[in-house]
Order: sequence, then C-alpha cells, then structure tokens
Amino acid sequence: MMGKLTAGMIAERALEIGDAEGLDAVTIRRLAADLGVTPMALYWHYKNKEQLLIGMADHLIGGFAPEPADERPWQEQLRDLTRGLVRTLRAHPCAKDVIEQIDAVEVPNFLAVWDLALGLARDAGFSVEESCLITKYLLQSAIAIADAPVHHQAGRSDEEVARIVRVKRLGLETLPVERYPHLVEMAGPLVGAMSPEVCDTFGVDLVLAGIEALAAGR
Amino acid sequence: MMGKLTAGMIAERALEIGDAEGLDAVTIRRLAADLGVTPMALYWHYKNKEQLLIGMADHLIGGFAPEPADERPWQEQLRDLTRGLVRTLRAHPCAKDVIEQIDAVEVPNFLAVWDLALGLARDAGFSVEESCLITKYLLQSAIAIADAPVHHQAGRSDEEVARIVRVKRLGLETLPVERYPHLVEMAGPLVGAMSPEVCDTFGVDLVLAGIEALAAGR
DNA sequence: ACCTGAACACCGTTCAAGT
DNA sequence: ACCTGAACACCGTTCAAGT
Repeated sequence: MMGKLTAGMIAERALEIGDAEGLDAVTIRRLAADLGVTPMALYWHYKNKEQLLIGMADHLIGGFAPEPADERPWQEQLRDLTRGLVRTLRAHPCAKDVIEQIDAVEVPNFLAVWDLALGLARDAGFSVEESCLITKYLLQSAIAIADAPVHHQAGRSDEEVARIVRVKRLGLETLPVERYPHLVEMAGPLVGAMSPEVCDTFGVDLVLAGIEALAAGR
Repeated sequence: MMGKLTAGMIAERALEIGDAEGLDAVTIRRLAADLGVTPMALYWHYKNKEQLLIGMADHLIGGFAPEPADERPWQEQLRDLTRGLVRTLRAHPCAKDVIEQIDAVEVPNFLAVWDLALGLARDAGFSVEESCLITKYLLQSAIAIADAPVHHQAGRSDEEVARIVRVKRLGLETLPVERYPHLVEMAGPLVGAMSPEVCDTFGVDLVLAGIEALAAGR
C-alpha cells in the first residue's frame, strides 16, 4: 500500500518488534502481518529466517560505524571501539539475542568492526591466534557489560517489568543465607539495572585493563 | 521398558543430543522418541521446555563443583574457578547455547558458582555493583574462551565439519583485501579450532589480568 | 504417581501461480 | 521483479483419560 517493501524496511521493523517485545515475538508471520503483507513476501527479500536475523544484526551494527584505524595508540582506539560496541548493544534490548543466534562472519557490517579490532590487537603485539581470541573475547565482554539484567523477552509494561524484578529479587533473598551469603546480600543490585556510569567506565576499563596487562608482557 | 524415567535421565539424554547434533535437535518430541516414551511423558518431569533447558544447564554445571572459598588469595581462587568454568563449557559443545537460552538465576548448581565468584570479587575490594558486573563478565568471558569456532549445530561427520570450515575460510579469504586486510590474512586461525593451550592459559590470563589490574586501583 | 492419545494453535518453508 | 494462496511437516502444549 505504501511504497515497495525492501529488505531494509523488514529488518528495521523486525528490530522494533524484537526490542519492544523480545526476539521470540519476531516471527515471519507476525512480521509480515505488521508490514501488511503475506508471510511469503518476506521470502523474496530474505532466503530464510536465518538470513533475516543476519539482516537484523547488520542493521544493528550498521548504526555503529567505527573510525578507521589511525595513528593514535592502539589502547585508545580499542577503548573507543569497545565503548561504541557497548553503547550500540545497549541501545537495542534484543541485540544480545540476535547476535547469539547467528554467525558473526555472515554480518557484513560486523566484519569491519572485527577487522579493525584484529588490526589493533596485532598492533599491540599479540600473535595471530591470540588476536583471534581477544576479538571474540571483546565482543562477548561487550555483551556482558551492555546486557541489561531485566530480560525484555515479553514486551511488558514498566509495571510488569518491575513485578518480574521484584519476584526475582525475592527468589534470591529467600535462598538459604548460609549457603549463598553473597547472593542473598546482593540480591537487589544483581537483579536491578546497572548504573550507566559503571557500565561505561568500569566495564570498559575491565576489558581494556586485561588486554593492556597482557600486551605489556609481550 | 528399562526402569522408570527420571528428570536426570531426560536432562542427560538431552545434553547428549545437544552436544552431538546441536541444540536445535533437542526437541520434546525427538527427545521422547529417543527415550522410548510419549512426548507428554516429559511434561510430568519438566513443566515445560524452558524448565528442561534449565535442567540441562543444571546437569552441565553440576559436573563442575568448585571448592568452597578458602584462605588462599582471591586471585588464585578466582583463577581456579575460571579455569574450571572454561573446561566445563568446552566439554559440552552445546553448553553455550543452553546457557544463552535461560536465566542463570534459575539454575541451582550455577548459584553456588555465582555466590563463590561474588564473594571473591568482594574480597578483592570491589563494590557491590562492580562485583555484580564482574561475575557476569566472568561467565561471558569463559564462554568466549571456551567456545569452539566450529558450530556443531547440525551433528555432521568430521568430513562435513571440515567442509564447512573450508567454506567459511574461503568466504573470509575472498573478501576485498584492501577493506579487510586482517580478516583475509587470519582467515585460517579465525575459523579453525583454537589450540587448547592458548585457551587455558592465555584466555584465563586475559580475564584475570583485567580483574587484578582494576583491583589494584581499589 | 506416572504415562498415553487426541487435539489445538502455532511455527518455518515449498511450490505453483498470479501480475 | 515482486507478491499471493494453499499446503506440508514440524513445533510446544493442554486436557481428559488411562493404570
């Protein structure tokens, strides 16, 4: 009805649904209904659902276009890259789930980030194999840092989310305190939202500090 | 036919299928058929599929029973814990996928590991919020380090796996070398298996070094 | 307590056909 | 080139019923 359907439109709408209601809600049929089209129409633009998920990831990472490598020290560049990744992931509640379901190699926009990170790791003096491990570690760590503790898996209202968090906290608080002293004590912070400052500074520092420490030993 | 069905047996068989053929192959119906039982029989032992996945994770982590906190320095204890996690995860090809699909809070055996890690982080001098982030980071990092580059998602023979790896490597090698110089150069190591020594030493060092460096600043 | 049988509402996907 | 319609093989799950 309103202009032609494009792969980009589909990926965008899929991300909206995923962010708002959880990735499980992103169904070929549901997505097609939202777009006012037949489920089969999507198969013209994406070969199958896996390709759609790759399209979503590509669109997601596309919003984070890191600067190409320059002459600054690698530490600084790697820090910018990590910070950018964390920020991008945190902007999309379903980012974690999307990335987990696909192979990064298939995501064009991710390849640029990956290549940049690999180059910086090499600059730091790490071997080829070590650099491979570091870049995987970097992505996983960014996910750990960006991941909100509340699963948005079922697009609930704020009240529903608050209820789920309360139930979870209670579940931890009522654990046997002699066996799980720390879980009981930290139940609140564990299930609650992480403060953005801690994420962006402490979290990024944590990742970078490890890499820098090992680089110093090379 | 051969003794009663138990929740443990079900989780065990599910893990076997998951490790051999990928988690997608773990289906209520398929699992029931393997156990010589009706699909509905499983619903007596697990309320739904989510609970079954939690059971799988619990059984998986159960194989890794870390020593309770003792008087050794926290660095040493945290290192042992990380190494144990990595080893356990690497022993089960589907571990990553199982853990990603569930909430760690629901997995009893994981709570013990988590509590231990939280206590060690507190010992290191980190704040409550920082300790929460560190423990999440620890799990994600262990996953990154343990994760085999070859997805076992479709229980293929070794020859099939080798073919997939070759195709993937070729995909990277044929990328425009001026845009992705490092991906093209490191295509082999990127898609190939990581050597166990690098995983167990360099990988664990990487995670620990970051934590230790930040602890020194506390 | 433990399991079966039939049925329901949903998937992703193929294939032929329309324009 | 782009989309529809009908059909297929598969899910997880409920519910009543059996022993």
